[in-house]
Amino acid sequence: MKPKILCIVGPTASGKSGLALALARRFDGEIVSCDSMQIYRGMDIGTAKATLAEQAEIPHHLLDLVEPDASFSAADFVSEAQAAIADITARGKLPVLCGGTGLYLDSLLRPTAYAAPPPDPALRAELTEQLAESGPEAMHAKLAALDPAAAASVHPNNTKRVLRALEICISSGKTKSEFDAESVVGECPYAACVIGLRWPREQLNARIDERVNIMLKDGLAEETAHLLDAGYLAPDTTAGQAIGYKEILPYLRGEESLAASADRLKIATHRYAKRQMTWFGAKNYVEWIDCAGRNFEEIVNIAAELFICAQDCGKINE
RNA sequence: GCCUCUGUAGCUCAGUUGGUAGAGCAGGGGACUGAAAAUCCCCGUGUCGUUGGUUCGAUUCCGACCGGAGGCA
Repeated sequence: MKPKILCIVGPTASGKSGLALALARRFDGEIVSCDSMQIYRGMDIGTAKATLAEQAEIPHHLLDLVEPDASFSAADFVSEAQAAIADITARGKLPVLCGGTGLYLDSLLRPTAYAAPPPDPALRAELTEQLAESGPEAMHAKLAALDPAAAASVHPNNTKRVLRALEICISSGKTKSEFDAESVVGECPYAACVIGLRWPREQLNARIDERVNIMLKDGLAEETAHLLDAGYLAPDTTAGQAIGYKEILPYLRGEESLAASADRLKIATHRYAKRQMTWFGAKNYVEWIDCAGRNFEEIVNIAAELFICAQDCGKINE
């Protein structure tokens, strides 16, 4: 019998957190964050982390795991999430996953995805140097020689992926394509019901703008300044790439007005939401709820019904 | 009131020595297998301010008018 989990996904500002909270109350659950930025301590306002009051009412897992200068990978997420789910399930509660990091959820539901070797920092540095010297085309050609299938599926300009594929081939002696082929075989280890929240683009962007304004009022600029003072948010760290902080830096440096930074932040968030919708939209395991024209209570009820129905009809095991 | 500059894509602007136009940003679509809030790919028709004139043909030249900016009074 697979452990049962409920997952709430969707783009940023779609209302995932509130829904997850309501469902956790209704089904005696605990929340497991599925968010690549909320794992960092001290990044609260900008990541729209659950408030302390909310955390006191319903236990939240996978928040504040590491300091903002730490690196954290999808594989790290998988092991942490697996442990949290096992713990919650053992106590007879329902794990309610909630978050917008699609790769993380996908990795969790597809257990053998990490057959490939982990990143090799030394090799990665060496490859990065080669890239700087010989350019993206040369690196892509190099990959084409080692692993034609992988090269064919990555654009030469997407150097991050080209380098990762090279890294796998060189460090393991086996191609990335071979690892990929192995990884699709795995069956999902959970009985998962995945619910997605969907809005018409214009409405979602309006919600994003509104939320950015609230974040600023709540002290996003101050939070950013504190992180900066503490030596965090370097551009080459994952946390330094978080939307909500890197856009505020020019303002803190006195290069532009807060309003100008806020505008760029809103735009960056719109684009992020679009990418999230592209990701989740392509996943056949998501059951969508159209939120437009519905109030919060209706959405909660629809989600609860979807979850109950998924259990009844056994669909949850797919 | 006179003079000069200006009016082209949602925004900022380029351009056509006269053959109905193109960049950046915004926006849209897509990809994604150990950095993912990252990274990458694709997508540009708009009364070229309005209206007359010259011309085979005007967004391009000329006139008037209407916006906008500046200068002189």
